[in-house]
Amino acid sequence: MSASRPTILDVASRAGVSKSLVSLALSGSPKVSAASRARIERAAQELGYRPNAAARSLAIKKSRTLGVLVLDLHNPVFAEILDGVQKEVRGHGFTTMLVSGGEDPALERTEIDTLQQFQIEGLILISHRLGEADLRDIAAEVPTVTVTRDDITIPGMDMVCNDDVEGGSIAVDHLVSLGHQRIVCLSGGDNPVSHARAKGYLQAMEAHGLDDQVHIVSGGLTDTAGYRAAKEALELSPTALFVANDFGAMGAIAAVEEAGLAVPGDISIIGYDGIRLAGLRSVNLTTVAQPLAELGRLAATRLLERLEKPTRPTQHDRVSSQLIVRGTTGPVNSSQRP
Amino acid sequence: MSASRPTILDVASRAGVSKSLVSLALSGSPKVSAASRARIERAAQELGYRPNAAARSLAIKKSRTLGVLVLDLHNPVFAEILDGVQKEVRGHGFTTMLVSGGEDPALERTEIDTLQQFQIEGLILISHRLGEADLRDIAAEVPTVTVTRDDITIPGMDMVCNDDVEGGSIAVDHLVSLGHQRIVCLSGGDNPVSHARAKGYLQAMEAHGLDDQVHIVSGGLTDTAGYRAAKEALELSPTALFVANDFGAMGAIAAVEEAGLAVPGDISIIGYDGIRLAGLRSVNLTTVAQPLAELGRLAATRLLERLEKPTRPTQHDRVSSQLIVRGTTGPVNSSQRP
DNA sequence: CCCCTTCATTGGAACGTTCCAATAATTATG
DNA sequence: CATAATTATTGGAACGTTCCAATGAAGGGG
Repeated sequence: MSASRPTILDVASRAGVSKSLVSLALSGSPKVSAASRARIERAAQELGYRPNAAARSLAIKKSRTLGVLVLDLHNPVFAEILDGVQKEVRGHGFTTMLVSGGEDPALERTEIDTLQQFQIEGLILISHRLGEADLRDIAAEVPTVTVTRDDITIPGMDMVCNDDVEGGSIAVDHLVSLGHQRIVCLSGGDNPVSHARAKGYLQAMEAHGLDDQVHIVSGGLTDTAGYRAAKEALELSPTALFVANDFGAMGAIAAVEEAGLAVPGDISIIGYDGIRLAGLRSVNLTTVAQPLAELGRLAATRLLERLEKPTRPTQHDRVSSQLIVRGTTGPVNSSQRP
Repeated sequence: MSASRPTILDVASRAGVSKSLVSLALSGSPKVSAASRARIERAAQELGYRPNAAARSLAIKKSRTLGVLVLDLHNPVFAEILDGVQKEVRGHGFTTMLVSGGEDPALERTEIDTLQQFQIEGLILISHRLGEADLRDIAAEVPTVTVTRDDITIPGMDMVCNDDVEGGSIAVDHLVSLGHQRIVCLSGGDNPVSHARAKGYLQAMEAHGLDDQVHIVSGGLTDTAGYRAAKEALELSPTALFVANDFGAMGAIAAVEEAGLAVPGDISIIGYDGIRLAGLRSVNLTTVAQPLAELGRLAATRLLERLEKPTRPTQHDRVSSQLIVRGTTGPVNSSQRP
């Protein structure tokens, strides 16, 4: 709370050198004599000098800052992807600015606008609700990579995604291997990710010759939505439920138990996402886990690559999910065998 | 990805006016003629002009940016506090920069350093692991308010806290009202918050004349820690457990059920924090809920106040928690009555 | 001992804003 | 109608940094 922060000039006069030399020394240039360097560093230290990022950014015409937008900070999926991003970016000399749009497209747009005012050099969208027009505008102004959505393709915009179709199939394969046939899919509602997972379900059911058992109940991504959808699904007396996200699966478990049925004794439940939460002892959910941190890491890598080489062709990565068997799936109850 | 972003000068020449007038017009000054304003706005629009925050910050010697540090983005407690902060800050013309230190003091320090390079005007620490020395340095440089920790008092640094001692007592009162006496406290380990909650437990136990029943088992803040601590606590054959945080309580539930005991039939469990998760149908945890968003809102308010009036006396808010009764607590099992 | 190279250091311009004092244009006042 | 008062507009300085071209100080070779 001193009168005013010390500037490079204050450091210079205290060390008895010019501002230019201070700038050189502080950026680690080899052409500064050891003696000067020592004096400068001591002066900076004593004054508590901290470079002004705004001035720097203005002078070099670069911000050394990456913007990151997450759909919703409450959803642990995004926190885990973010971890991967941060780990990768750190050490490349970039700072990240994180904003959240709270699932509101308009807010997302203004938050990105704010990021742009800070002259971000690149942008990572960890899931978003933006339309094609907005996306196109944004990508035209700043190198962008999207994580978790791949329905809108824009030239120059890289995408890093989980293979949700494959993941949906993995879930079904697991249930079928346990003897299940009456498998109902509780979809996460009307969004590209949920659609892809439902598609994987469909494909696998057909591949197993279970076309006649296909039932998709549309829900949402919250636990309440999962709860409601499960109630509805119970009418179909399934032996297993594939819920398109872990949160929803937790709601579904509650609905099943409330109906007096045991998980997995009477009904097996498998989720999707692989959030840490699902591994908690009291939850212990079998799930199709996305490699969340890896998704984030890869997105950061792609962005950094593009900053290096702006002309490299648009890249589209698709990583596989992995089945994690825990306590909510088990062999079909023999009395239920059709 | 155009050659270079348009500046205020580009807008000026396109509108046929001086840069100064553009600046005036864009900041909404009343002394610009309607005609000029219209031309300027149109030009800015057409060029896709976006002000450069760095240049602005440099010129006005203010960043209009607030820094926010959260302990850990994975912990929903912090996401919920953050919501409150964002809501309050938005509309006051400030931008927030969010960083996370991942529970590592050294990383926290460097992240705050980064924030300072951006010339943040104020700082909100949503829980942290910093020592008194660091805290003192930081608070001396930038107006700071801490949320969730009140063990270190520094002049000029405002604090917004939950009354953890009171909260601990609320938990015990609830259990006692259900007839419980053998109540074990699973503490969240060696941190100021957990200590305060344990203290509240102690005080309430004494107030109810249950001094001889006091047992505190030290654990941690994760579900695994809660699980282990609960295992240990079961040796004491309690009728109820007060777990110092919701995550831990979820682990404790698993341990109890694994031991073949029913919650709340045999053992009641109450948590602390009030994370949304605890309200999920499949968890349904009785808990002492902190008003998380309110905590965040209040912190932002205090910071904004201090920016207005830097000399106002240091403020120390302490807000009350509220009992939320759900499904994990119930009357003591009559066969267990001592 | 002088000139050339190398190394260390420096002043000044530039970056894109805001703000102030000064000017130009317009309107009101006597 | 001249002048004062008001309104609209402008150029220039400043903010704190980086970078470049230029300068100064040494050291080495002939």
